Amino acid sequence: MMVKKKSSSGRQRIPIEKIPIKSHLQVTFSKRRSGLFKKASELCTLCGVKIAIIVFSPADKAFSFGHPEVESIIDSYLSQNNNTHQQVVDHRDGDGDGEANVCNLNIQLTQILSQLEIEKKRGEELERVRKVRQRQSWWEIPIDELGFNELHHLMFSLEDLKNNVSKYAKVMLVEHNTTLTPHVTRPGPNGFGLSDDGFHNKRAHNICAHAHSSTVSNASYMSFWY
Amino acid sequence: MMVKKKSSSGRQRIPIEKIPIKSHLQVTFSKRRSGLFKKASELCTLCGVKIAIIVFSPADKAFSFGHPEVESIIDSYLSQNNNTHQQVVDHRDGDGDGEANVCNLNIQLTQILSQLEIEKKRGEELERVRKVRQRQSWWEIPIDELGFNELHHLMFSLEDLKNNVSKYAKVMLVEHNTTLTPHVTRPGPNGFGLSDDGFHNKRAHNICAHAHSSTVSNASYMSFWY
DNA sequence: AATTCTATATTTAGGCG
DNA sequence: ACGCCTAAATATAGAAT
Repeated sequence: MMVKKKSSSGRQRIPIEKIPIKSHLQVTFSKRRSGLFKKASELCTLCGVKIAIIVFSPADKAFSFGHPEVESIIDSYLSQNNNTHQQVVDHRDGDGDGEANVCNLNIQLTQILSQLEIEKKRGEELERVRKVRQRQSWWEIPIDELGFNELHHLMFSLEDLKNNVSKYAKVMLVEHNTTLTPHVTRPGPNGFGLSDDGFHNKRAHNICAHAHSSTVSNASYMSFWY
Repeated sequence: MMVKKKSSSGRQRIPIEKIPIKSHLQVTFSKRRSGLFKKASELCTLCGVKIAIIVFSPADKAFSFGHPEVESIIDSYLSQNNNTHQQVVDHRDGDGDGEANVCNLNIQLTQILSQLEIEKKRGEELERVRKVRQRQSWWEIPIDELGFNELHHLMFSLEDLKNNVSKYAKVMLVEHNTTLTPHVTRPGPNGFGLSDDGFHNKRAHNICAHAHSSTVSNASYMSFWY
């Protein structure tokens, strides 16, 4: 029986929590940021609506997407904000203006409820975790009851496992040494060394073209501030 | 043999151009807007970055997503944009514009949200524990009654184990590497644990799961202005 | 207008160059 | 970091509630 090794384990599920490994975080940030902008761009086109997005990178660089353009949308947003809630800007305590505070509280409440919605969905993760824990019991299945093919698979997988572990061990070792190096060349403006210089490359001003590819025909704007 | 009629033709591909049918457009807008916000939320959490999104609906209502808060992000953005003089806007106090209060309210909100989150998780956990326990677990079936599919699941599980070990190795590196990381997420109580393989033959769909572990306290805000 | 369900279309984690 | 690749995880069109 031919056991074909998968060329890729495929997309892995990752927990939605801060990514601990810096390099991974950087890659994920990059990929997902463009994914987010793409989704925004599609929404703009499909529904003919205005959207502005501002994202500050881990290194605190500002990336933005805007259709038609960020600033005009910000203006609209701020003015609508002020028009609808005439006194939203004034939240000072003890000014005796109960109206403004009530209004503000309502806004906050709306925000909380929306957030709650998201958290509720996240809560579904718990069920998965539980199932995972239960599934640990497969270890208890007696090895000697497995057939030849099954044992073969297990062996193969374990071999793979072993290789992967040692492979990671090596990579980790390298990364370890590198990371611990106190003074890296080019500390960068913020003195963060490594993490920072990754962002400073020649692509600073031509990303707009890159990011739009073929999906956006209207005028959307993306810009990166350094 | 029951030939089950497809209850749905499934997701159809649609051209990325303005949707002509108004009702469709409205539904799509609604779905995709929430999808966009969800993506943004994940990006915030995964990479610990700040994001603000403003969307004007077809009816010109403003929907916004902000982590930590739309206006502060807009301020940051605008100040970087216009910033030729290192002019840093101080939102704290003394200018009488009420920003300080917004800030404080948000801090309080953040705390409330954290509590809500914890409570919510706790509550849902309990309900799910009950639900999950009613289910018969496949691994309790005697090994000799397992068919190919079940054994296939074993393989998947093993692979998951492998991945978990790899992950564990990485986490260990981080732990070893950083004295600033006192609490490291470990795969599970018994060691590595197994990931959910999705149990493919059953309801693997609609598990819109978002892992979000213990620590949190990041507050994102969404608001809808009418 | 928002949600649910099902069957597909997309996105993206991880590995590499 | 960017681009490409694969396979698995998600998102979502269409229909119905």
